[in-house]
Amino acid sequence: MLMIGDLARRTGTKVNTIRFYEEIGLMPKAVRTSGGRRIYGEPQARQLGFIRHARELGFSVEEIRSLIALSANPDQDCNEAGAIARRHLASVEDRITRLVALRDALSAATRSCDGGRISDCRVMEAITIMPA
Amino acid sequence: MLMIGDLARRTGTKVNTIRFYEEIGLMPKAVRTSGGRRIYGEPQARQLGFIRHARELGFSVEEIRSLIALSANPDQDCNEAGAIARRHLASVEDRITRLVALRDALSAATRSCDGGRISDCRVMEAITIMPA
DNA sequence: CTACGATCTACAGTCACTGTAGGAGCAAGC
DNA sequence: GCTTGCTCCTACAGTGACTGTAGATCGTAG
Repeated sequence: MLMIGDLARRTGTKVNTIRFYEEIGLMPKAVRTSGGRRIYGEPQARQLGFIRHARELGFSVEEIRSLIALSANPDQDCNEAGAIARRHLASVEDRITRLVALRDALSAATRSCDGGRISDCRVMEAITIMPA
Repeated sequence: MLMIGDLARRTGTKVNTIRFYEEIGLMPKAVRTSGGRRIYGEPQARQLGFIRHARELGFSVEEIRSLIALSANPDQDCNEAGAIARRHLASVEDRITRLVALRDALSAATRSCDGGRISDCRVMEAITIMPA
């Protein structure tokens, strides 16, 4: 169905990254053509899509691995998935708080810069006074 | 004033990381005691605090380097600082959007998990349907 | 003076990729 | 049939931003 390059384009992943995911076991070993080339289908495309989303959103490879394992036998403990989600929820909320503060500081800083006087430039200060 | 360990505790940085910042030139070469130990004062503590904030908020070392250089001669081009800020503003806003969506999905997932039926667990789906 | 913790240098290891070298598969055009 | 040119292959080195470890030295409290 899909060559590795097609899959890469479809999911916005580098070819090397897909091979890397196979190597570390995040993606299953791909079926090969007689010529030795990896071929993929829809299930693999969906799994890779999931991995990319999760990575972009700050999940570590180990967390993704456990989520995939969990979904492989969904009759198993739901609490484990819930625990993973809860652990992330707190840190996601913290990141949102700090990013909103940064956004406000950055937009204020760019506004004062646009206005023009050099002495009005508060970019450094805006960033420096960010909450921890 | 401050030994490297004190500075580390005050800024929530690892001792090795402070030495690393000195090595790559993010922090100035520290003044040493006769015994060869690094000593720091308030300006260094503030600079390290700035670096940590900026790192946590997703600025790369190179960007931080340019911001520090900028603040060293603040009579210089304000537009450059503004450009750095603006470049970040867009990506910060994008990250906020996606994280808010993730937060909602995660909290929905944990709620349905708490409720208890295993078949109700939607953690994988919640994450998978995240917007790119 | 000795024991102990903090610091020193130097370097190897980690995580999650990313890039490169050198070779092979394969469809299209001559 | 042969060449051109693209995609793919393996294998491995490099990146960014740290983090950890080994072995030596400093400095102070008991």
